[in-house]
Amino acid sequence: MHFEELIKIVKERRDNLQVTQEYLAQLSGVGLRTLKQFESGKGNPTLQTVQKIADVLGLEVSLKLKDVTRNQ
Amino acid sequence: MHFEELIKIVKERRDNLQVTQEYLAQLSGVGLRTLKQFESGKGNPTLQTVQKIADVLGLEVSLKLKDVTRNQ
DNA sequence: CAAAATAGTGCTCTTTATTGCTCTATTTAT
DNA sequence: ATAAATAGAGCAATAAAGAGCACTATTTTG
Repeated sequence: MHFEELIKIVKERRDNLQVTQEYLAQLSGVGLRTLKQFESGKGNPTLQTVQKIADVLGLEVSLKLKDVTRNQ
Repeated sequence: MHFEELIKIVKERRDNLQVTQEYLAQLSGVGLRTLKQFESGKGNPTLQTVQKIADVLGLEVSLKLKDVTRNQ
């Protein structure tokens, strides 16, 4: 999963939940500036930052063996 | 997936592949110090760092909806 | 057990992420 | 079309990550 995909998932999830960046920042404890940077693809957030955001959105960061079969 | 789990997965995968920290550092382009810190649970790596390491190990970072049913 | 290899840590410097503030751009609602 | 709300960006300070080096601790191997 590339960076852009991760961003897309966060943005989509946030939109679905109808939460603004501002409110998500508050809820997650991540600075608004940091969140803005992340969502606009400018950042290289730390794992902690990503996890804080993910937590609030009901998302989960995971690390798994890449599927080599490549379909499904 | 908590931080410790992510670390465990990296270490286990590296062990399985019989790659040393030193070699993984070289292959991934991540500094040896950084890798050591990460694996020993001392660090808070950036997403980029995690992805570099994951790539070499054939692992994938992903972000998905948390499963609320909680069992499998 | 001794030697060799691998992993972890203190010190330290450089780079960059995080953050707030302010302003601009874009999107949404009336 | 305007106003209001939301998102993106420049500037700047602070904190923390990335990194190398040298040393210690632990693990593995003969």
